[in-house]
Amino acid sequence: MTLFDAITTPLTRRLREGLDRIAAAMRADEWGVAEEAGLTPTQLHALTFIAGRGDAGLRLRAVAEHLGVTQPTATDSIAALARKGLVAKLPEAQDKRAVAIRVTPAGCDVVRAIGLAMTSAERALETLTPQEQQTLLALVIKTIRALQQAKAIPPQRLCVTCRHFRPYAHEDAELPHHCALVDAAFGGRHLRLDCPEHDAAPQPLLEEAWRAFERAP
Amino acid sequence: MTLFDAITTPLTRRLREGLDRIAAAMRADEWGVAEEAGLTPTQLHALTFIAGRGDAGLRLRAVAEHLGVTQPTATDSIAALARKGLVAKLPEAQDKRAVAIRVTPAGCDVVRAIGLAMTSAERALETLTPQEQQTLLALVIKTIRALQQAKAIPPQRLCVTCRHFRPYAHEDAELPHHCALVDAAFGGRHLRLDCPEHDAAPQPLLEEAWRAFERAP
DNA sequence: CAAAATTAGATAGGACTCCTAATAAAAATC
DNA sequence: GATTTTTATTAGGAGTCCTATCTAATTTTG
Repeated sequence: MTLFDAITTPLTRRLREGLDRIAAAMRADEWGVAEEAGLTPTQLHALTFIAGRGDAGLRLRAVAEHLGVTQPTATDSIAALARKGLVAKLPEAQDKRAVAIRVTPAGCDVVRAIGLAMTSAERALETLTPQEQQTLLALVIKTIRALQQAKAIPPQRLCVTCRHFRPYAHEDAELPHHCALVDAAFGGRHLRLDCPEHDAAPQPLLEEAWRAFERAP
Repeated sequence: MTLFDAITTPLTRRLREGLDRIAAAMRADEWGVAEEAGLTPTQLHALTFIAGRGDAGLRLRAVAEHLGVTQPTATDSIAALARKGLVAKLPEAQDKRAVAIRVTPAGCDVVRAIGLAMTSAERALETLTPQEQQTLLALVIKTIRALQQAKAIPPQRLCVTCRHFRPYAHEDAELPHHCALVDAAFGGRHLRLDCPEHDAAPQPLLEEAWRAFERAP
């Protein structure tokens, strides 16, 4: 126990505050990006989320959970997007209570246009070395997984929770992992946070893979 | 250039999205914490910021920049806090246009009560090993510094931009750094993001210290 | 020094966020 | 078949957050 252990706030507290500072910058960024498309940051988040999983049509509840807001708030935002013609709400055949929210062609255009924008957060992250970026990615993934396990956020489509993920299957230090779906090797810098092909691994398999991933060489 | 380099989105993009997911969890957290004090997340941020630098009294503009919002929005939030009796707006002697915003005793109580709350983000960060936490801290600091240099956020009171910071002044791998103000050694895990004693280093000195910090052993 | 430009903050107006509480309908459970 | 749960909407209200505009005080300039 050193002097500084006594006088500084806990490390996790400082980490949260630091992430908060970065988040503040990202939020300010988002106003700039969103406004070009005539949207608000919340609408932008909702729209990109819906576009990213557009195939099947999304439930309102899923959007609410992803945004981390209540259902009525999600109703508001989706209504705003629908008014602007960027998403459509179709009735679901199986469940007559539910709606299937899908992105419209106009919505797709907006998402594509926005996807190219480079935020100041990304520029800041580019100042890190490739090695540092990869390290940060691994730490972010671990944190997200912990949040997911604590049910603070809904399940994410992470490589590390996927049925097809084979951690450290190869000797190659550059590309140690393997994706059984595309049957190809990949590296830590390629790990995805939201893979369209994600297929949740069953619990026992998942835990085994996670342990293998954690005790990185 | 491997297969995965071609099919994954850029690493910085994924990093931003990952940080966004963590930020979403933190925002949801904040509603819980803030509501116990009868506040909103924005008011909570403003209040803790004001309390953290209460000595001199803050300008409205400083609050706006810290929150990453426009000045009228800050006026709104400060007015709400003033209505609740948690901050006070005093006229400034030197500049009759300006106000000095200070936290009241009641505001101090609220800040103290809130400071003890443990968010799910912090619990998630606790699942990282101490070494990982320290690594993450260093990466967060580098990112914040980059954001600061890009003027995406206002100057922060980081150890690494302080006049009293001596990076790697000691052989001890555990406590390599030195703070000339308290004249004591400290480690990477102690680096602060918002030190009350911060005194901005002049440009040339700052750059030299930063280079020394970056080429970590 | 006086006119012009800048700066600090407040105000007005409006869209949207975001909550809780209450409602309605469909689906699941017992 | 009668609850209970789930899905989504509506109503009401405080607050966020923007742009644009305004006033007053300070600083800069000619």
